[in-house]
Amino acid sequence: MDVSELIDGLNEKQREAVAAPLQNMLVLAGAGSGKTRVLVHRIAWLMQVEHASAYSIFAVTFTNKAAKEMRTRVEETLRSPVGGMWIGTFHGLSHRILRAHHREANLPEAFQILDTDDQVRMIRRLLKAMNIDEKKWPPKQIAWYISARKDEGQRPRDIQAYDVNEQLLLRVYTAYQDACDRAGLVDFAEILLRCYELLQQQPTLLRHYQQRFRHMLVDEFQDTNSIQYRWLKLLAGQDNTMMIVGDDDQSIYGWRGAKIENIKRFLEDFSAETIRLEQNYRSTATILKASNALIQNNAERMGKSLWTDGNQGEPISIYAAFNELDEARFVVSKIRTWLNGGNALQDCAILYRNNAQSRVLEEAMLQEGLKYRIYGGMRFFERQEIKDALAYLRLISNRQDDAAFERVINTPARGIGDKTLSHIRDCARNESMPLWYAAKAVIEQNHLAGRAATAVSRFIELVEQLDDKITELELSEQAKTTIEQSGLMAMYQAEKGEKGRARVENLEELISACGQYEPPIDEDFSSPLQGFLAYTSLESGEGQADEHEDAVQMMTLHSAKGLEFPLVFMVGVEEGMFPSQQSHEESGRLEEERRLCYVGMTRAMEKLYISHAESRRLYGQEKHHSPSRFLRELPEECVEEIRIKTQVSRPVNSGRFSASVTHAAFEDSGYNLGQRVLHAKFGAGTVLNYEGSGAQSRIQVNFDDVGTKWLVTAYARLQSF
DNA sequence: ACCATCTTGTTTTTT
DNA sequence: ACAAGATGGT
Repeated sequence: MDVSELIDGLNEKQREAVAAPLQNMLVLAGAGSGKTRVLVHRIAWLMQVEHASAYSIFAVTFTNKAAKEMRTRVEETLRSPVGGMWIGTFHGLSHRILRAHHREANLPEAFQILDTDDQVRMIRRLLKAMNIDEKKWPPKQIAWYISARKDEGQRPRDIQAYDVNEQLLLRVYTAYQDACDRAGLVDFAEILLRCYELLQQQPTLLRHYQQRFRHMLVDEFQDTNSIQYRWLKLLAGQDNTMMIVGDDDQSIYGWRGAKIENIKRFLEDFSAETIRLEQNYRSTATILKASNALIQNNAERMGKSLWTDGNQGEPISIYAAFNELDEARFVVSKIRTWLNGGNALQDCAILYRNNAQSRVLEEAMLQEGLKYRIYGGMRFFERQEIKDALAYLRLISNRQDDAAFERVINTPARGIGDKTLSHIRDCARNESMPLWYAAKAVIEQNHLAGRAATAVSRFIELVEQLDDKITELELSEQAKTTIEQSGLMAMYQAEKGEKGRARVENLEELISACGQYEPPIDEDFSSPLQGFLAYTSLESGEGQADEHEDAVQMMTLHSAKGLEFPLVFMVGVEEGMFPSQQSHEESGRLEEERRLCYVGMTRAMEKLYISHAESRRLYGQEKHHSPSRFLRELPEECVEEIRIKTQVSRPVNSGRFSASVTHAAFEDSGYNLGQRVLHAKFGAGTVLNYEGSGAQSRIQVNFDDVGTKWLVTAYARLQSF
């Protein structure tokens, strides 16, 4: 392959990064500046020009999707499959190292991964045993605390508890860690921390990996947390070179421990060179200008300004909706227009700050008959029925797995109630043994009443028989047998309604997922089942069906990162929503919200609509929000306001006053009121509803007299009296 | 064990 | 508003 192919078609800065000498480098890559391209070409360059072996390359991403894309594109570029190259997520790669050296890491061969839900359940059980009030100490918050400590690389012994509260948290952390260790369970944060400690404590092992991974590449570096940074630094050692790619302006995960300052730390710790990618190939000049202006309001920046040699494009349209229904109606009508212009549905996206906002939009889309797809939400492998089935499989592969035991001991109901269970739990605690063995012991010691004893023995027998029966089977047969014989299938078949039917389907889907699963060739699992179980925990299970269906894409601003769409709607851009209420309180959060806004805006390629509602039903209550401060930060020449202006001309106390409504606004917002400027006197018109008083009063007026059926809800803001 | 009624808490998400 | 979890009664 001709080397020039690798740099042809790249701009100067991209080329500089791809063809850089072997040194530590920071590529500050703005939105839409072609960072993945640079990473992929850099890998190819290393192999073609620097003659690096695939074995010496180590590339880290945050999501499986990104890892997969990188691998595919590297293989496309090199026009051959590459084996032996490590490309994966922080968790995936750490997990791989732990599997390979589970003994040195003090983990059983069949160790399993706890997801957030398992983690919370585990903590809830511990709190009960420790007699701690769940009300005062929500398990979720404790799980959060523990993960945060692990993200900082802190074990219980590293923590100074200064007050009673922290002492309690520390006690739970200790108990939790104990329970996990005994059960052979690791949570997500543990995977990273355990791997870090393993490498730190095993110099031979560390040297082995350091000597292997000469070329390290890291994507989305602004999202790394403390332990990830330390892990990378450890692996890099003195001799390896690392290219990190990131954008401080797109750091939106500070709330879960990401340290934006890791970029600056990297520059110092690794004496790295910086290359800026500022040419944007995605958005119109207008969108970029507005985005640049917005982000300039943040104080702590490395500095970067996106530019394009493309078109100016249309101005950003800002729509002031009366309420969230009006906002949804606006979005839908604009999508309709877009569609009529011969464009595709899948090319537009609606972005919102929180998931609850999707509801009204969904309803509007449904009403208008527009297909949509919502990102996020419940993942396949996190569904109740799937987790039940997986728990059986986990218990079969590792009897110590207390989390799995707790989950399935009485699912489906087999007459093992709370009393029997607490008996088993007590025994397990006193003897410090896994629940499984405690259950056996309790039976042997005849501590249980007849009926309970039979139930427990039947359960033990079931699991042991399944274990025997399935070892020789194919993975999908293993799953099938387990799901059927455990009684799970029957239980969900008996469940009535749409829900039950869906669950049965999901269980079948799980069996078929087992059939399609191919164990990774270069990773060593003791059995296909082991591999599959790890896969279910580390991969969200998305990315199959209806991905390519032509539908409007709806998602939160967070999940939009990395994506692009010709037409983008950002909705609910109001004070209190975005920036969110709570971001006001903590320091630094406001800048993160602004970055989130920047991320949202830079998703748009051709046209961007931003809307805010003057009133919105939130948690059952009517809230009035002013437009987001972010809107004021956009240069006037980049935006165009669409709004129905209401002006109050008389006191409202009487319930009769007039407002004027301009025609242009009506037409732009989808209302068609003809060619003339309309002066509607609310007092004289048909007032359908009137509520509130003072500065924020609501009037609903029917505009029947102009020949439309639109019901307009107007909010009158009174300046004086 | 199971159902009806209540209380409660609601940013963002990946692994 | 609304859903999930807790509580309490049969």
